[in-house]
Amino acid sequence: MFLEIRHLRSLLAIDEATNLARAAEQVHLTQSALSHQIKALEAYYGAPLFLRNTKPLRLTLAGQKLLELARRVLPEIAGVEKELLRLAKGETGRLHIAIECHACFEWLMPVLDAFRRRWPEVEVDIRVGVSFDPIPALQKGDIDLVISSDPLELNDVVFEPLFEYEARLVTARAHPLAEKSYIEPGDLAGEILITYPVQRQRLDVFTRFLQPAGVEPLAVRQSELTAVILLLVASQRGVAVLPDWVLNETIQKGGLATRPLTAQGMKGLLYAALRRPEHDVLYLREFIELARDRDLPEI
Amino acid sequence: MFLEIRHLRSLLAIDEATNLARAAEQVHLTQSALSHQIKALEAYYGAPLFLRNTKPLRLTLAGQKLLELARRVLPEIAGVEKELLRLAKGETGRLHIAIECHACFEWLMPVLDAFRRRWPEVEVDIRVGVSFDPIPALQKGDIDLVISSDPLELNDVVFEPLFEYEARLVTARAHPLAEKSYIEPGDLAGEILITYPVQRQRLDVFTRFLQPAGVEPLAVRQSELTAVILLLVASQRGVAVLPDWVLNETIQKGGLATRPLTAQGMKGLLYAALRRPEHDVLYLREFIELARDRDLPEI
DNA sequence: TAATTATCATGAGATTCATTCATTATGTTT
DNA sequence: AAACATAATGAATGAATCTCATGATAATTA
Repeated sequence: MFLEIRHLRSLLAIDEATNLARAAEQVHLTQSALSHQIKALEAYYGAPLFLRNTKPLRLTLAGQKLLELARRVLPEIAGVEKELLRLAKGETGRLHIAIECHACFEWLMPVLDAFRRRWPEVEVDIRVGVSFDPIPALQKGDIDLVISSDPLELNDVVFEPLFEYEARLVTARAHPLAEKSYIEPGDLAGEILITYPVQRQRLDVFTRFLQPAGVEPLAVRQSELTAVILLLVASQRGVAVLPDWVLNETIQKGGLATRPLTAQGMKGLLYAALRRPEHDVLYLREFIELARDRDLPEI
Repeated sequence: MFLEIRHLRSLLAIDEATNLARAAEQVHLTQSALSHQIKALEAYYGAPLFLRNTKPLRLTLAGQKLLELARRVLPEIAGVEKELLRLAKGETGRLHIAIECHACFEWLMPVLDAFRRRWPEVEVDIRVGVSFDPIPALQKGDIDLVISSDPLELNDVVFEPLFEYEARLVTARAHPLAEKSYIEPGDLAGEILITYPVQRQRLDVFTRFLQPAGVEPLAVRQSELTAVILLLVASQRGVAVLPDWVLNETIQKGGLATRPLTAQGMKGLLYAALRRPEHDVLYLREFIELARDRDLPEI
C-alpha cells in the first residue's frame, strides 16, 4: 500500500551507482532525499534493504528482492509509457470501422490497404453492421468510425461527408429496361430484385424508391457478394440496384447496363462518423482523405 | 517520470467497480480523489483514459493499455511485497554458512537436514572457507553465518558459543601411542601426521600443540575426507588429530584408539558468528539451537 | 418531457508527504 | 591519526495529493 515506482527507480539507481550521491543525480534528487526514501521503505517493510556498516552500500536479501522486481517491472512500464505517448501524439491507435452498407467493401478495401501502408501501427478492423447499432457502439467506444449515409445531429459524434454516390439499376445489356433512359418505380413491378441480405429499411431501393411509390417487385432474391449479384444480373436472373462505385469498374466486362433511378438520378452522400474528441486525430483525418480521394476507377 | 503504482491500483479498481465511488472505497480514497487522479494522468499523457460522455465509464485505448500494464505488474508487486513481509518477520530468508574447519561437515550436515525440515523456505548453502576470509564476507553480506573457533570483538558481528569439543589423537588400536594415557608433542616427532589440506595456521595441532613445543612430525600427509583419514590411520599409514564429534561415532567400528593431547586435553569452543542486526532473526536462533543440541552420538 | 437518481467533475482549503539544506555521524584511505 | 568520502539526520519548505462541498451531466423513471 506504499511502494511506488519512484522507489524502484531509486533502488535501481543506487545499485548502479553504488553510491547515494551519484544515484541521486541520476534520478534528479539529493542524496538526502534518497537516504530518507530508503529509510522510509525499510521502516515500512520492517527490514533493512542495505547493509549499513559497509561503505560501498550493499543490498540485503530483501533489497535484492526489490531490485529484481525493479528490473522486471520498470522496463515494462517504460514500454507502455512510450506507447501511450505515441498514442497521444496520434502516431498509433485503433481504427475499428463499422459499415452499414455491404457494397462499401468495394471501395473500403483498397482505401484500407493504402491506409495500412501509411499507418502500420494503427490496429485496423472492419465490422459489418448486422447485429448491432453502430452509432451507439461508436459512442461507447467499441468502434472508432462508422460509414453511414444518414447523418445525425449529436453533440458527441461528428459526421464527415466523404463523397456523393448514385444508386443505379443494373440489368443485363439485353434486358428490356436497358432501353429506357431512366427507371421509374413501376418498371420494377414485374422484375426479380436481387439485394444484399439485410432488412428493407436499410436498402435505399425500398425506402427511397419503391415504398414511396407503393410498388413491390415480382420477387426478391438475396446474395452476400457483389460479384455474385452481378453474375446473376448478367445471366438475366433478375435486376439489382447498386451504388455507382461498384459499377464503374465492372459494367464494361460483363454484358451489363446501368440506368439512373428517376429522371434526376437517386443520389446520396456517404459520411464517416467519428467521436467528436477524436475529430483531429491525425490518422483518422488521413483515413477520411484517403476515402475521399479513393482511386476512382474510370467509367 | 510520473506514473505511480497507486495510479495503477486506482485504474484497476475503477475498471472492476465501473464506478468511481465504489472504486474509491476499494482503494481507501474519496471519489473526488480518484477523479483528480485520472485527470492528472490524462493531462500527463495528453490523452484521455476514459470516454467521458458515457456513464458506465469506459476505457479508451490508452486507458486499456495502462490497465493491461496494471494487470501484469500489480500481482508481481504484490508477490514481492508479501515475500518481503515474510522476510521481515523472519519466516524466510537466506542461510549461507561458511565453515573454517573441514571436520565440521560431520555434525553440520545432520543439523542442516533438521533445519531444512523446519524452515523449508530458507535458502541454505555451505561454503568451505578456503579462498576467502569468512568474517569480512559475513560483514559484507556475502554469507550469513560463520562457524569459527576463535571469536573476535567486533561491533557489527556477534559470536554465539555453540559447544565444546576436544581435539584428540587418533591411532590404530595396535599403534604404540595407544598405550599412553595422554599424548605430548614430542610423541609425534617420529610420526606421519595426516591432516585436512589447509594451511598449518588453521590447524589446532600445529598452532596449539606442535609449534609451541617446536616439534615437527616425521611427515605430513593430507586428505579431504574424514572417512579417508580414518581409513589411513586404521591401516597404520599415520596418525591424525581430530575433534571428538568426528570420532565418537566411528572409533568402535574401525580398529581405532583416541587419546587426549596433553594431560588436560586440548579443548576448544566452537562459535557461530552472525551480523549483529540479525542476532534475533528467528530461523538463525533456531539454527544455533539445533547446532547446540545436535544429535550427540553415544561414545 | 420533466423530475429524479446516479454518477462524475470541479475548486478551494487542508494535510500529508517528499524534498532540500545544513549538519552530524560513520566508514575508508593515506 | 588525519583527511577524505560517503551516508544519516532533523527541521523547514513546498508541492503534491487528498477531502469537503458543490456543481454538472448522464441515465432512469414518472
